[in-house]
Amino acid sequence: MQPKVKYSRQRLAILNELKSRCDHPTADVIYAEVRKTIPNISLGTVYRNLAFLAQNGDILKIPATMGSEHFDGNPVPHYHFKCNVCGSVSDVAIDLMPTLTEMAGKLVDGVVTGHTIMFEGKCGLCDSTCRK
Amino acid sequence: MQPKVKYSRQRLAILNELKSRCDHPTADVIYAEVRKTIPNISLGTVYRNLAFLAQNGDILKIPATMGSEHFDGNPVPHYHFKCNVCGSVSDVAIDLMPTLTEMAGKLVDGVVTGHTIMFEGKCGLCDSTCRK
DNA sequence: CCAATATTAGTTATCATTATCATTATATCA
DNA sequence: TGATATAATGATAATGATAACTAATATTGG
Repeated sequence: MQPKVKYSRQRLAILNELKSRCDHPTADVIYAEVRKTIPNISLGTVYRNLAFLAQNGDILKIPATMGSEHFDGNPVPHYHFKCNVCGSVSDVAIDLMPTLTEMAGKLVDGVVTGHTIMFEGKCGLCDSTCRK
Repeated sequence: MQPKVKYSRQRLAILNELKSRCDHPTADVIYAEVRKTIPNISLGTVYRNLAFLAQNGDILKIPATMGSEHFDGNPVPHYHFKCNVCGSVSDVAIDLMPTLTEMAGKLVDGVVTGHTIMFEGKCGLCDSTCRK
């Protein structure tokens, strides 16, 4: 039998923080934010819980194009856009989820269970703020 | 003016190794292989040259879903499939390259310059060899 | 062949993430 | 409600991939 889960203050704070925002922060952004209410929370605890919550289906771990991992409070798979300048990640409202996985399944030797799409470019903010 | 490029023995060996194989190895696989002909080549040299060659458009750097970066001797952008069991990466012959980027461009605030798709699942080899 | 300089080998540093472990908090049940 | 079993934490050390540094070497145009 699996170990009983205990919902600690810090686990709930991390989940809550992620659910309450619509961007897709990295572990240390979450860390900085949660620290405002639980000042002595450990960075390890943040990583541990983000991994746990993703495993548990409460949140989404967004495969990073480079650098660090990003997390999404919305656990339903969807596509993302990453700004190559500031590194921010946002949602893209296109849904080809079952279609593309199916298409690939017919072409690949093996079993295709899903896919991710990461769009890239320059976000609106970085595009307008083109100093230099 | 830009510095003149010198094509060293090790740079050519790395490029050649990547061009001659149809899988998509990581830096240390390349390192192990090139070491057979240039035994004292440095791992740093492999990383440096893979970055250089990708920048130069000779090869493709495949954004890793997790763990380490993979490289592709084919510099023309295309889609990939990653086995969650053995970690191998292979090609997927679907091409939605301009279409999807365009679609996203209409939905995102900013400029979308491209995208990557990573399919995931279990490759044919790992699927048949399903011991335990 | 020589000189100018790009590139290398070897090493150390960095960064994100995991593991370790003694201590603390949580949930269960008497 | 309060004792108890154990999951979770905080602090820190360890890991793994990649980048940076530097003196020595190899490459290329003249």
